[in-house]
Amino acid sequence: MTLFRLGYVAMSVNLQNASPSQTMTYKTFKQIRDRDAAIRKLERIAQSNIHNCLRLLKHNKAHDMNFFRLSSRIVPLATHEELNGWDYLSGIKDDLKELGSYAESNNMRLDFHPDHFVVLNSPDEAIFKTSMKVLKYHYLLLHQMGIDPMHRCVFHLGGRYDDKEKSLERFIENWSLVPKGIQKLVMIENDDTSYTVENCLYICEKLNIPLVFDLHHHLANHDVGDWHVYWERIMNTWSHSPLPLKMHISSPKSREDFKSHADFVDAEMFLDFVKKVNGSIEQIDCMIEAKQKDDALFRLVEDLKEHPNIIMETESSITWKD
DNA sequence: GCCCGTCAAGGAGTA
DNA sequence: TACTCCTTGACGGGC
Repeated sequence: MTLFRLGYVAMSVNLQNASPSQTMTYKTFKQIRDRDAAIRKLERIAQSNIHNCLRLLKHNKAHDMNFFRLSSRIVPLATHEELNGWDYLSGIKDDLKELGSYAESNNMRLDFHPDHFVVLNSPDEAIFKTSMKVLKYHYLLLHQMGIDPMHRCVFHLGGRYDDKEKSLERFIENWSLVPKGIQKLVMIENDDTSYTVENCLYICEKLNIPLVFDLHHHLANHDVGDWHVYWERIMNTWSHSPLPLKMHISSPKSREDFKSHADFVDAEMFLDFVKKVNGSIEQIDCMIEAKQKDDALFRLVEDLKEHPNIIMETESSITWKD
């Protein structure tokens, strides 16, 4: 029997004034004449974001949600080249420690999804270096939180550059330039335009990286439509991970706008997945990527409860009974 | 207080 | 080659 644990992304539609991603753009930063004052403002924003992350975790705990993606925008402008030399951690160490301790003591799984500007297979050295900087930022946040950085950042393989095969090989070449500590962070996800599950498996199996299977992306972009033919291989990419297999669940907004995320998740689609993989592995952590964030999770749970084969193990985890 | 343009990034897609 | 769009939540100017 497989335990399916549900989680959601970055922010809650239920908590008021709890944004974990307040920001200041570089344009605004530049307009503040006193640079020290501007940096102090950035630090106050970062502290507020971390404080709101903690509020979110407490909200999650109240609903048995132990799986959560943190916003990558906790510290605004942390990786901006004009702020090189700014020790952005110094003012937030205690806040990060408190956040990490809360997560650890409540046995919560936290991770990140840096945005699509992390491009490891870029032929442009400057873009590769910026990508490293962004990953290092995530590494340092986790380190300060006291969380083992192993398999905590998921992102895509990168650009196609008019030649997918060459670009896949360039990912492998560039991987050797990634510091070992940063390599440990990485999980790879199939995307909806360029790299399919098959492409990702090629890389993940070669470089020993866990594959985060995104069902919605697979439906939009695949080599073989039936994802189940890949399932054994997907599971195997997780065999050396200290964490349970993770995947992404979302539904298309509409037939016309297929790639966009809908407000909620189609329970039938999810149930079909559950039925197919049940028993294949001990636990699967399913990240709900829907516009209505935690409300989408709550609604999915309500829909699942109706099903005769579903057993609610907690308020946000289920098993399937034949 | 609401509306909507702007911000920030790299790549894909289109003309 | 040059442009728009994609994505995201928040900012901030205009009314």
